[in-house]
Amino acid sequence: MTIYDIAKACDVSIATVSRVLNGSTKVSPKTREKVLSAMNEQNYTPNPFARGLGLNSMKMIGILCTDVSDAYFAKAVSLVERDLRKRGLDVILSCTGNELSHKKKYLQLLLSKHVDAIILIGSPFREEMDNSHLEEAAKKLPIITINGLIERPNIYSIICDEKDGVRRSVELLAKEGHKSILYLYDSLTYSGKQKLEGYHLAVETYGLDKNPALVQRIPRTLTAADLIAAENITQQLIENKIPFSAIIASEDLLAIGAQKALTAFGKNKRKHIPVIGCNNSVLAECSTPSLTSMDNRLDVLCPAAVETLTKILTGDVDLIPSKTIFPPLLIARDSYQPRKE
Amino acid sequence: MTIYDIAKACDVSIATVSRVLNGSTKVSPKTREKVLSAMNEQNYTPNPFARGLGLNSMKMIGILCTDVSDAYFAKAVSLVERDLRKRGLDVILSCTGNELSHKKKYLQLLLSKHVDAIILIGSPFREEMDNSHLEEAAKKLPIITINGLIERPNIYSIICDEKDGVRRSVELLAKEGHKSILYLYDSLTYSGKQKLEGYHLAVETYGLDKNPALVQRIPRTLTAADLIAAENITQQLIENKIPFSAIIASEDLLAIGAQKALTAFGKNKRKHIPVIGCNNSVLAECSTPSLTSMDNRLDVLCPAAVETLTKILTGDVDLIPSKTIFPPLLIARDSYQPRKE
DNA sequence: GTGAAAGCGCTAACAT
DNA sequence: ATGTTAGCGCTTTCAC
Repeated sequence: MTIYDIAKACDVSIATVSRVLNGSTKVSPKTREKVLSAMNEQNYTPNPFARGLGLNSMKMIGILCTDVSDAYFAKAVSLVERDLRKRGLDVILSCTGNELSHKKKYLQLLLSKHVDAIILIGSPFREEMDNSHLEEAAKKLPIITINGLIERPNIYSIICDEKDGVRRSVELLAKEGHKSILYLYDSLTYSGKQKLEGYHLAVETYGLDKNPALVQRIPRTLTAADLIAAENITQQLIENKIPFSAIIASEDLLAIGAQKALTAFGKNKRKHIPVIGCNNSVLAECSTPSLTSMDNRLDVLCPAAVETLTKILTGDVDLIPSKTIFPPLLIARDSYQPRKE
Repeated sequence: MTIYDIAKACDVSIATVSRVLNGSTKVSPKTREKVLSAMNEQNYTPNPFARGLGLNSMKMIGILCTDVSDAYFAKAVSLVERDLRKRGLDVILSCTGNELSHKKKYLQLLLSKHVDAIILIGSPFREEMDNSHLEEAAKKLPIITINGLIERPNIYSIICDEKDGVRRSVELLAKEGHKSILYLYDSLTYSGKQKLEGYHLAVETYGLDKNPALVQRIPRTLTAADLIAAENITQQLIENKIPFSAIIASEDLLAIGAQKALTAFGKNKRKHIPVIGCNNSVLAECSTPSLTSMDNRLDVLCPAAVETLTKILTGDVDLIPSKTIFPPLLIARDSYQPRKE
């Protein structure tokens, strides 16, 4: 079933069929109708390869992310995919893992597939890392980053102001009298750095305890091992009598681990130690007590990313914001209820 | 940069270039070398559309799943994607949601994109549901289902024997003296039915309590709401004095909800009520106490699915098993430790 | 408004 | 072992 068959059936040329296929106005309503119904009857679908050859596009967007099995990335992929599909764009998914060489390789692969654009999910690309491959790629097609910032031509960043989010969380705690706040984090991606800076900023502003033991890094594996690691570290800090009266973690998983340590020590019974996570994943709900968490608004970032992408693909690139920033949202649950003002 | 440029640069014909591109043996090592290095220098990549046009394939596999934001599906997608990519196959991801009309539509979309095969993840397609669209699609390309069973030509199912898994879990509990075992489930997909049957089977075998209140269905939303629902139902059962001494749930999320209810009532303190979940997701680790869970071996099913797919795509279809079944694995954690024999 | 025809970059059958 | 050439199904000038 090709354009030729339809043309023959309608007694018109393939050019005309192609025109109705592409919604050209230069077709009489009558012919259009005839062709359309023929297509319907024979239930014809245009060959995407042939189309791609001519247009050099298959209406496909490449999604690059470190690992969809991570709840956070999975949610983002899900939201982005849904919105892209609404606009008739398909999604090629490519999970790179954490190795830079893989990231480069998969980026090349995506480029060689002639995708129309690339969406980078999460902030797998650390600032200190070599981003030249992205810069290079951006010369060929637009790149959108979701919650990662790369300021280069033809790269558009949709981000959540997590720095301010963490800063405000610490602020809330500080205003309630907490002086020593434990901060657990996993990685120094763009997002990770922002959060850490937010913590430091508030510590500075409110003159909080600067004991270096209060800032703990837990190597990220994106598995339950991170939880255990956070639990162990928190346990050690308690055993070593490092004083702290509240905990903030850059990831729900870490926060939950910390909370487990608290629970194990019965600390949570004697004196309530607030715990705040980030990402507001399902995990937050699963923890006991349920975890207060900073939502970084994937539900807003992802549609915004697709929106921006659509504008780029269809419209005037000069009118597109290169950076779009949304505020985070603190979702209060049992592990910490901000005192009402 | 086309095959013509390379041909010119090497002073050979495009056919020769095409041959080295496709690894034909009928090229002298010398010419091959010349062409290869020219490709490298000019850093040429073949146009996938032109290639697709000729071969009617772009080496792309469609993945159909209800929702990647669900941890279980996400893990499967992740595992499948990785293995497919290893073999040079790309992945078009398509999330359908739960509406049948969407499933049909997205399946058609995938077909119209001329993917080489389709992998169905999870068992979103209920048995009682109309599967004719899949049957129809299978006439055009091979379909692999992961943890879903459809017995039709050109549809290959890779499944985990969850029925036996649940049966054995109930058996373990029965042998330890439990008579009334609460079973929480969410959906009646293929997988859901299998588990439920496993429960009933063991109840029958061991003459356990058949009180219908012990089998509770919680409408599935795949969100934290399911957890709350499970918690509420368990709470009600306790309040209504429905006797049960152990809980099994078809999903970790539900098990965790149930466990929360137990914890809230302090039941877990007085008398330890074993809780067993299914899927062995990260959630299991996050719960307190950590959740014993039946792992349905995505880590094995997914590679097996890709393996089967590869065989189909390259080899003799007659030698491919239409059904491949793996045993599940009970991962013991704090919520239930099977008594050693 | 419509048709004829020239590509798009590649594969594969057929020659040599 | 290598070259020639006819498609693959569509888009897009360019005529009419």
